[in-house]
Amino acid sequence: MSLVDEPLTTYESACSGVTADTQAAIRDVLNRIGDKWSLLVIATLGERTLRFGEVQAHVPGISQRMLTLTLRQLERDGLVRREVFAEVPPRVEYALTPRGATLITPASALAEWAIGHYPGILASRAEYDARG
Amino acid sequence: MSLVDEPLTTYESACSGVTADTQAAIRDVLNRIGDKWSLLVIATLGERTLRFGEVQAHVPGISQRMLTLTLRQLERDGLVRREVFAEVPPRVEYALTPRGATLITPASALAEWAIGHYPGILASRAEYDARG
DNA sequence: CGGGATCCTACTCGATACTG
DNA sequence: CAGTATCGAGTAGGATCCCG
Repeated sequence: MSLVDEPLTTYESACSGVTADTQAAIRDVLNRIGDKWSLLVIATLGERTLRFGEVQAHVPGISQRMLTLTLRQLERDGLVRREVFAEVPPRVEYALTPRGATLITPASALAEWAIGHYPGILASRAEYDARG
Repeated sequence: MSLVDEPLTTYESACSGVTADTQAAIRDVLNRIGDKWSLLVIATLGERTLRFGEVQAHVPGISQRMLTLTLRQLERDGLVRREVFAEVPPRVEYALTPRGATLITPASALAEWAIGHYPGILASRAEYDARG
């Protein structure tokens, strides 16, 4: 699987033809889950259904505004389901949709990579900065 | 593997203790490869070593400035190796480091997810927007 | 050819205050 | 409780020009 659109040579072009649609899909999805909060919210809801305030409590540092915006985007993309209960005080529950749940696996793979390679990355940065 | 720091209950706390370091690692890495160009550059270099101009040719739309910045960041994190040849005209080659190569697998997994689920996501968006 | 230096725009995100 | 509205700072990214 190639993530890039343009082939390296005309020969390889015949083998790795990836359309512009593919590029758009990757970039679009990466823009969504690559933001500051989406992945953390998805991971939190991956454990179980939660109310708005509970999500906020388990994603340290997120503001009310950003949580609202993030949840709305995820709902719009069909990754999160929002259920409103007509009660007083109001109760709103958020859960991962089946599609949202399928994101957990590749996201966790990336997270594990990040955790595993982070010490080395920090070391590389220190060395790079030390050289000027 | 949990991506979140805060446990859902005190009981689960004992099981899923994830430190703040873990959060930092995930967010730091995601900030780097979640930007507009890094992943595309990595994918491009994943096929073979390339000169600066070649990378730019195979990542459609990237400006000279952004390619330079992106490559510098990746080099700083030890994901890309930069080799300068003392020639006229100057030649600079970029290649993935072993660490950078290990990123291909989880990144491709995420890319495949994006490609596979993108039609459904677009459909969800259309439906969401149609409802107002 | 492979950058560096500047300027500028757009957008993300946070803080705060208010509401049904 | 679960939002919405508004404002403002910071920053990612694009355009352009210049240099060894």
